[in-house]
Amino acid sequence: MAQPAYLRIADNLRQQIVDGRLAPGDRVPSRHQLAREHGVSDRVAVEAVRLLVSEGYVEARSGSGTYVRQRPQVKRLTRSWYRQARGRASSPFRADMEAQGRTGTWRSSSETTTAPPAIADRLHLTMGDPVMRTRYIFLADEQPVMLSTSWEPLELTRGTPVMLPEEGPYAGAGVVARMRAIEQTVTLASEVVTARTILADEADTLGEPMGSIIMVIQRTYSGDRPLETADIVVPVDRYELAYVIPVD
Amino acid sequence: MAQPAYLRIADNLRQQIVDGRLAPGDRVPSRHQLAREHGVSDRVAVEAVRLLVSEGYVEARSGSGTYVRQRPQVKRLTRSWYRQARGRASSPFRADMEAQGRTGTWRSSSETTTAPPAIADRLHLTMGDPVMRTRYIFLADEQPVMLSTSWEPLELTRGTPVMLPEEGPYAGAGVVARMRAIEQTVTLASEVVTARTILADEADTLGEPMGSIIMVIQRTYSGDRPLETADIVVPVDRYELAYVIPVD
DNA sequence: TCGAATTTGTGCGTATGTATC
DNA sequence: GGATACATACGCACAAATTCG
Repeated sequence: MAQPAYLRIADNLRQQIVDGRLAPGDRVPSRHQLAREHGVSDRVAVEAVRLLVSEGYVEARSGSGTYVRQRPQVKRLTRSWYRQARGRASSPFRADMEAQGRTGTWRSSSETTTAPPAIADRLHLTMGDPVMRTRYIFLADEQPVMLSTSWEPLELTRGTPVMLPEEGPYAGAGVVARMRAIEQTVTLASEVVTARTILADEADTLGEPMGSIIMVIQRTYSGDRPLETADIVVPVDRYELAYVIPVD
Repeated sequence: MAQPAYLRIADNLRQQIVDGRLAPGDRVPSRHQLAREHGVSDRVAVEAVRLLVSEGYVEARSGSGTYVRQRPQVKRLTRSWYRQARGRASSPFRADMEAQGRTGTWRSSSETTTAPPAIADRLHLTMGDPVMRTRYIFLADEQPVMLSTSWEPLELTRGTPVMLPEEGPYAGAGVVARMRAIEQTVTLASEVVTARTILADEADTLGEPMGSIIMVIQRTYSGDRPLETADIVVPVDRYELAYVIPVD
């Protein structure tokens, strides 16, 4: 037997998916059907389908069936700053979405808390210092596509109109504009990029399957000192990150 | 049974690994032992260990046993350009390694070929145009840590001393210096970052386990036109990418 | 050098649990 | 509530790699 049975079945299905005989959203034949069609046991069909799940071709919904995933087109997120003259767009995210002909919006909630060690380090604070933490869910055409958690030192913003990032006169204006409003000039954004598998709650809010890969951007805005830092969660099947670096 | 048995066993082992009761290099109990200890079947222990392997906690050596992996410390790759005055270091990679107190070297091999569609697009060529393709294996202290495949348009370099990137007077000098030698000025580096799971041959040369995650940097050096493009493969358990972006 | 024991990898037939429709 | 589908578990078998006497 040159090919194991479960690989043969997987190849068969993969072929049907890539050449369109099985379209996104279609239900893949159930294990019983697959097993009978190929004259093998249930267990072999399980392994075949498991392989396709791990490859991201299909998504298994318990009790319902296994469905062909539609791979969203990968869009580009421009991470450089002197990019577009931002025009009407009041935020980097909205500008990126406008460039793609989509409407970018977000939901957020803020609360005061204390800085965990990693965040204290990034903001040049001491662990336990008070910070404003804001969680964002970014939506493109109403669909959640990106997550972010932002931290700002309360010693900077307490008592000012920009203390709550998404309320008051500067709501939705972006970090740079808000900081300028309290006489802090942002001169630098540092972005540290890593990647990992998605967490359960992230998968849940983003509608991504478990096991999918996300990139994490640790972004820090600085002037004379770090002013804000954020962890931005970006699913790789939705976005790629574009950086432009001047040479010399 | 709230938790499936294989998850319970995996959690148990993972806990022992993170709190040090199982140290890097230690052998994890064999699946027979695990099955007996937890009162489950052989097959369940297999699934538990398979999960830990896919998470990168352990490494299974067929015929020998399953061992706790030591996670290399994550190092930072500085992707900005006006970073360090590069000093003696003749290349970005070597400079990064020197900054970490390690010696950076590489192996490479070049060959002429024709541009596949994606590469032609990045170099503003037509599919099938002749290009010089060079594959690199980057070593830190003799250990393979990074891969790269570079493409250059042969219409630019053919007949010049820099046609072969790693031979002749400009061997190892880096793309910017080599292009300057043929009167081409690099003014911009564009880097598009994505991530995916590692491929079998990549895992093999990098000594990474299958299933681990890598970032891919599609880097293009441009002047008046695209001069060189490369796919750089970076394992996330070894490196994070740092970009610095001027604001305003 | 050889072979036996151990260990992981893989394949598969079957049974039961549980979510969905 | 019943039928269907996926998830998990058990038991068995054998191949390949490794270890060690």
